[in-house]
Amino acid sequence: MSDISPEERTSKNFLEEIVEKDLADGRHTTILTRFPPEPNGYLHIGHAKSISVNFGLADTYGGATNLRFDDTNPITESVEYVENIKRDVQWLGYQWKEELYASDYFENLFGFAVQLIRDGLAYVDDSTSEEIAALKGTPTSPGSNSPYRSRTPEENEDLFRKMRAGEFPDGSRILRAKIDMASPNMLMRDPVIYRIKHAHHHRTGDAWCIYPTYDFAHGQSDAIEKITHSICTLEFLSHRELYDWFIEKLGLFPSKQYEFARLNLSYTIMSKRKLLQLVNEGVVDGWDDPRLPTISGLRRRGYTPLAIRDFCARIGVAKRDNLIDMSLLEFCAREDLNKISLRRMVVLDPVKVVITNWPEGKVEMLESENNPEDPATGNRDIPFGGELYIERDDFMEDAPKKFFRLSPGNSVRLKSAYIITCDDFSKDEDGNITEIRCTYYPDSRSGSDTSGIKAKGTLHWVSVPHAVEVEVRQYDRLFRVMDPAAEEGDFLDYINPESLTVIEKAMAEPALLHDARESSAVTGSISDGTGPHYQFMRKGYYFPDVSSGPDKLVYNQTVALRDTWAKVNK
RNA sequence: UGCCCGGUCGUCUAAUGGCAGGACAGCGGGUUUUGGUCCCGUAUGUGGGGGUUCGAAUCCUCCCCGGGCAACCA
Repeated sequence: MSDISPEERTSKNFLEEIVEKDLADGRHTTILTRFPPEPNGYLHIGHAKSISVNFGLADTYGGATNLRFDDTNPITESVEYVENIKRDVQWLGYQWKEELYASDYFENLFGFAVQLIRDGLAYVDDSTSEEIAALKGTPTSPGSNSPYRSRTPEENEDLFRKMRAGEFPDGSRILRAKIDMASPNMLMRDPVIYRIKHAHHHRTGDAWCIYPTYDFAHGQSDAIEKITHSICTLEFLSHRELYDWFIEKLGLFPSKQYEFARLNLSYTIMSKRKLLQLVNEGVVDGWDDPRLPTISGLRRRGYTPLAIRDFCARIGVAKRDNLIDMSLLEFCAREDLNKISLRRMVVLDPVKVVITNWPEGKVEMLESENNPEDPATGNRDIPFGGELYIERDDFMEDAPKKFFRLSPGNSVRLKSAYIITCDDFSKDEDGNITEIRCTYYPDSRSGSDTSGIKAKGTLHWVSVPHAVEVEVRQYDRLFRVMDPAAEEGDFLDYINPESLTVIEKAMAEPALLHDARESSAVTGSISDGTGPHYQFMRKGYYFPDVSSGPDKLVYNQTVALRDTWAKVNK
């Protein structure tokens, strides 16, 4: 499986250079990476970058990647998250070598802690968290030693075993590594490595009431698995010193940690805490709300795994902070969707056109391509008649020269049908157009046009008596500002109130209903997340929502088509 | 104002002492029965000063700017 990098990549990122050097030097003969999510939320596009980096690296150099859940904090973690994370990784198209859990190593980790205690490198501290914080110092001033720091190894081991046995309440004691309270690196100032939490764990149940911290679990888990390259994001950089310290003092396999800059995307947020807040407070519809940058949200919205992987390949991997333009993600979506989506005509904001010279009651079936980018998808039939819907903004009473759609006296091509000329129209008392009257040219039929008439514009349309009412959900950016996380105050104040617009009655060509019936007959559901992806012509790419069914068709706008007219118009 | 990391087109990302290149976004044009796709063209960048060198985005130095670090979160 080679990844979808559209431009021939001739240069390597810094991680690839490190791996190549390690392979060349004989430091490793093969590489093993890991993707280590904490099951306390859903995966987002930032995780997709991490997944792409870890699995991609292993793939490039013939190694493998473990999926390891970093489940050391039972309070916030759950099986639901585990299951959805696995689903998302698989959906993206990656296959892990082993499915593992930090909690698989709780017994090993306990042993490592005892080893440190016996070596005089860890001690039980009875201080309160406030006292510990006070003695920790600050980044600009050193800390000082805890009064419990000089306990004997015997006393420490006894107390630690009693901690495990459940003899002490939460928060009453902790186990700390004995390193250096004056270290310029705050993490080296006797970090907490075990804490008491009488909490039920989603995998180990009630077997434990003490749990290792991230720092004490992660590196050792890497070492146990013999991970060669442990890749994480920049905020863990200062943890590396500690990571190495534990591995050295415990004499374990020398896994090495490397850090890259996490993904930031414009007009959205990537913090799991904030995403959880949006979900819990009902600002959005759930973790898979199509406005969210979660993998499940993107999937529901109609993004494809290919588009997301292409995006990850294009953004690169480096160590500087970044804020990627959302338009790049949208570009990747369009690029894939253009190739695979079925073209259909849907009028989102209908206005009626009457063709005055059309034979009364006549219905003609016209053929149109399913996808001009892929002739193998064949054609479909579309009914045409004397009453049609067109898009309201495809008509202008007083049109400027550059407007090559419909206006009085002007002609347009109806896609895959006839050329029509607008003769007349009616308005209501508020000035809204209520009906447009046109004549058509019988010899201008698509594919056999002998009329010689040239129409500048082509419009999409739907026959009134055959129109299928569908619901269409249009999306805009979730936030009004480029970088919500960087703004002052509550990030909720920057939510875009118009991020979702529901069009309850859009008018669709009947093929959409036929597709839905066919697909539901096959899978039992028209939206099992595998498609079909549509292009509603001249509008955008759309994907059936999970709530869609043959009785009520609902479509999410994945991304709009590029619209150069909208730009000119501004 | 301590330690650590980082600063290349608007946004990302290459160039590893030898012509600053690519992508997205932008702009201009061509093709088109989707104002889509496709094709062609075009503008824009090495944070600043000093130094080393025949030659510096790259090495040294000072400064400036951004980020991280004081959870019993990960």
